[in-house]
Amino acid sequence: MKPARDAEGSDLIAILESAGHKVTDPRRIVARLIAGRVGAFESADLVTDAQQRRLGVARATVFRTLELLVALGAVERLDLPNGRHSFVRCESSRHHHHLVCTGCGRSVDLEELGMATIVAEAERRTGYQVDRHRVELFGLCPACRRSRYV
Amino acid sequence: MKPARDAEGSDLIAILESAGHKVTDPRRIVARLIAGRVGAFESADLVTDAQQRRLGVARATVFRTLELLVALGAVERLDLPNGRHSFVRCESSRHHHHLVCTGCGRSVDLEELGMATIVAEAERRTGYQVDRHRVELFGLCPACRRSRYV
DNA sequence: TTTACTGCAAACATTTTGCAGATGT
DNA sequence: ACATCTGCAAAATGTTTGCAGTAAA
Repeated sequence: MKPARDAEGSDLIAILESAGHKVTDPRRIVARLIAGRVGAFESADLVTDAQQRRLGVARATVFRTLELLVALGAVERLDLPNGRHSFVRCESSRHHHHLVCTGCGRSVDLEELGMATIVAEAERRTGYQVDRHRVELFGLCPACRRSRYV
Repeated sequence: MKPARDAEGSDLIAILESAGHKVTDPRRIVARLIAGRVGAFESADLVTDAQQRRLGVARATVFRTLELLVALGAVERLDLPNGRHSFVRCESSRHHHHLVCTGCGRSVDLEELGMATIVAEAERRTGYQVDRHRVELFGLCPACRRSRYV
């Protein structure tokens, strides 16, 4: 069963906490900003969110918190087709990939896509030993398809 | 049959030329620098190559040439596991993916990996319409495996 | 001869860092 | 108390741009 959407970002905070990091107000704020975003976002989005809402969180803190969350696997850094990079909240901490809507940026996690077969085939063909892969899928989400968005 | 390695970069030049771009000395130099690289390289690599060898090619020209080659599909921009971006020469202009050695950076093109199945599965699960994907595989090439490199 | 290209330096965007002071545990 | 964290501003990166001159077609 899918957990209810956590608009407070308390799940992110829980992840930080259980990894032994301090729970501070700035981190709570950044977590809430991330939780309040739909889909993929850029670091600059969080920075301007914080500035516009006068939350008093410094740019450096946004970056530092993101870095931490990426290291903990709670957020993943990815690269959009337009060449910009962005971040997405990961619903799962297991290995997975993202499918990102090129219309609204909404992202879904995909687990167990069957990459093992593809990786094995790549190894067979090349003699390389593959130990890591990155898969990013892009397209329109159902809502954006309906509204013919983009 | 596989073409011999083109250390002059003349195949890149041919691509530029046939796309209607002018063939200039700076572009020839950049093409040669790319051809002289093994595997993935960063823009800064080419810039310092050019500077150290006193080739008189400006940083901007390196970037502009790379941009052009990426647009023509002769080079692809990709993102390494370490978070840096780099470029790789594409052997094929068809849709393909790269498998990059995390030891030496050497890269091979992989065509027809069977992503269609995975894409279809992702669409079925999510209702998204996938129209683009990015797959990057990382691991050790045979030579680096043998030398236990990295 | 016309348009595309180049070098240069400055501008720009993005991310990182050093450090003194604040804060969680 | 003590280590971690924060804001700030500066620095470091990485990439793009404006422009006057140059060269390819």
